[in-house]
Amino acid sequence: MASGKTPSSPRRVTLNHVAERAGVSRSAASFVMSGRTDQRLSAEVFARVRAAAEELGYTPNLTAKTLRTGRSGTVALVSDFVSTTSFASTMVRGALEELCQRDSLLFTVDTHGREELESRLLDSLLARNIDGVLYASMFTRSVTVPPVLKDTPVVLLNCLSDDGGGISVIPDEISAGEDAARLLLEAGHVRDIWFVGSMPPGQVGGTIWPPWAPLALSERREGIERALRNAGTSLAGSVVVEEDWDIANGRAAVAGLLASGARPRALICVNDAVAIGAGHALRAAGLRVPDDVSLVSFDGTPLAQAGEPALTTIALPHLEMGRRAASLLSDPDRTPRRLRIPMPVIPGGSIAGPRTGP
Amino acid sequence: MASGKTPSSPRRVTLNHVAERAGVSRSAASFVMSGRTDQRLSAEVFARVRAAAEELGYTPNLTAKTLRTGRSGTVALVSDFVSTTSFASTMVRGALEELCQRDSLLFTVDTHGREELESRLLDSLLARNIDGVLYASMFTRSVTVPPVLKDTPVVLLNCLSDDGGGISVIPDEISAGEDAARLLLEAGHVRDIWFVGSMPPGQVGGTIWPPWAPLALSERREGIERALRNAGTSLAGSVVVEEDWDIANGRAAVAGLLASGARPRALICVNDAVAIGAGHALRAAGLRVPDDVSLVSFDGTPLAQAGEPALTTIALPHLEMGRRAASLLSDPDRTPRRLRIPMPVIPGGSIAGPRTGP
DNA sequence: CTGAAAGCGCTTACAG
DNA sequence: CTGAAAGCGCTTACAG
Repeated sequence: MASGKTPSSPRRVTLNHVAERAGVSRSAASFVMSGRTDQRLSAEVFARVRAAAEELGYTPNLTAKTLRTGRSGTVALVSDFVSTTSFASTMVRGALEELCQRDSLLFTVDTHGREELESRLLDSLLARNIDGVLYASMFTRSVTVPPVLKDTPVVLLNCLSDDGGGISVIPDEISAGEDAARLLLEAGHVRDIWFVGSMPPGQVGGTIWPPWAPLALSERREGIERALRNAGTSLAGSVVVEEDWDIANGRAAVAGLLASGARPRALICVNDAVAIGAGHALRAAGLRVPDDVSLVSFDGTPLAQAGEPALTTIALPHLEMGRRAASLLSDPDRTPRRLRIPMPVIPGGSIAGPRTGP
Repeated sequence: MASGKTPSSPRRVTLNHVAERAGVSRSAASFVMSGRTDQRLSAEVFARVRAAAEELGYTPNLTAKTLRTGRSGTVALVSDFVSTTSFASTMVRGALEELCQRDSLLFTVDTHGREELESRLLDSLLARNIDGVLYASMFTRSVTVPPVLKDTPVVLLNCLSDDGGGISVIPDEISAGEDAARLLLEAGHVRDIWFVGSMPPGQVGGTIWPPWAPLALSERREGIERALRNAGTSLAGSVVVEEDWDIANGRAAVAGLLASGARPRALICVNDAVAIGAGHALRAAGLRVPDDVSLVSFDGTPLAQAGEPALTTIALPHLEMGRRAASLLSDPDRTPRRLRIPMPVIPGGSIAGPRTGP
């Protein structure tokens, strides 16, 4: 009662208040606040409006602006599991960095690969006038972009559209495969090089979502085989990893290989977890890394540092992918294309030359 | 020209269209669409409006609704690094699961601990009428909630407000510390139990953001020391880990301990990475885990599985924390309180009884 | 150079 | 039970 003028829920200050205070029309205030110089407003009006806005602590209501203009300054990352899984969350960081510079905000939703959920979330997002969609997948694969997005700018992040269209940002897995093979070749390996990570017969994906075939597998192998062929050699063989590419299954796969009597000199593992498991199996068999067997893997996860020695691994360029995808979202050029982002080699201590002798 | 009626940018269908088609007023259509039964509309009107909406494929414009009602059905996760760092991203998953059930969408922003960036992002979020904020930190610590949020529902996720107020959801680190000690006590350990992970003198945080003191360190130690005291014993000592709690520094710390002549029977490591490094140092010294030295750690990250044997670790309950925080955001009861979420033990093979003999 | 007016698509008292 | 009207806070032709 005493202090009087402080309402319990203080009305937000609007453009009306600013115009009133500055003694100009609402239009003039609007032009100043949105920085439009094409209206030939006097410098003095500019200054007055700016000052009034400052004094009143004006912040424009973006909901109103969105309703009027149809643009919200927001973007959605729609993915299967990206935003909530540690594996690929660095892509979110890249996207966020880029969007922050563009003053755009990011919605994140995970659909868990469920169509009805995806459809509901997309409706909800579209009803909020999002300006674009980053359609992402946790691992590189082919996807179907929902038709409801046909009038919205979309960039595919870590996936390819099954209709061959769209703008995609994916890792350059083929070159990564070549690099893996080249690292071994340069160390002097020619024979007894095995690949660890084939799918069991009849299986295309892992247990999380069996029908999703990872592009990484086919393309990494393609690169590996090409590089070996160019060097006049080839893989000694390929080891199946059951179920998922995790430590336990990697260990079992390599234990099986060794039990079969094979004597590998180098293993190219489909990912870091399998390579860690491979390391365990080798040690259990009395073999040392890299003296007896060299190891190289893919993904560049923190697991690679847990190996002893640290694994030489070829990293998924998640940060750069996220950045590029977000930046392409605001590119006016919408012609379908695929950007392959290079995968950097992260050197470890798991590669040495082949032992001479038996 | 032939097909005629398909405009290139098809106007979204609005409530007006629905009302017109159903032959009712806009109000009636609105009441039906928002499911308000308190207007005693006839069942027939309900059916007609529903049918019209269905036929036209009506989806309400939520921007308009937000402008009118002031509620947007969106929430923001504002954190230092949570949404883009693999370590704590599971909290996002928990929040998302809960929000999805409430038909709420999530904005994620990372402030990198920079105040001016946080302030800009918060303004941008508030200008979009977000309904609430999950104010989160990557690791458990004390924070200052920005005053600009005073009129917005806030839940602190993995942090505590330095003014003692607010609603917080944090891991129960003290009990976790007790559990770690108890696991060793139950295995028969009484003496030569060391803690690995103290801060160097004069340092309160890691290198990412030095002034941020992790609550985990003080509370885990508190729990450990209490449990040991209750069992009539105490730590043999505490080992400083330089810089960050990573594998390399953990290895160096334990190598130093062994070089000093200490003969630990059990190590309680401040996190999994340090424990992995500890394992390397032990092996290098010819000591076996768990036969010669038992290991227990905290966090429950995938790294724990990379150990050989797998580490027994006490996990951060990130998923549950995210869920609870999101659920508290819509709780009308805003009285300040702290929820301590239990940290589950993830059994590994790194604990055994103390060796008898010297 | 400025100002009155329409309209983005909703919700919600209010009068009938 | 229904309908005409106001208004949320902006932007933007358009007339002066």
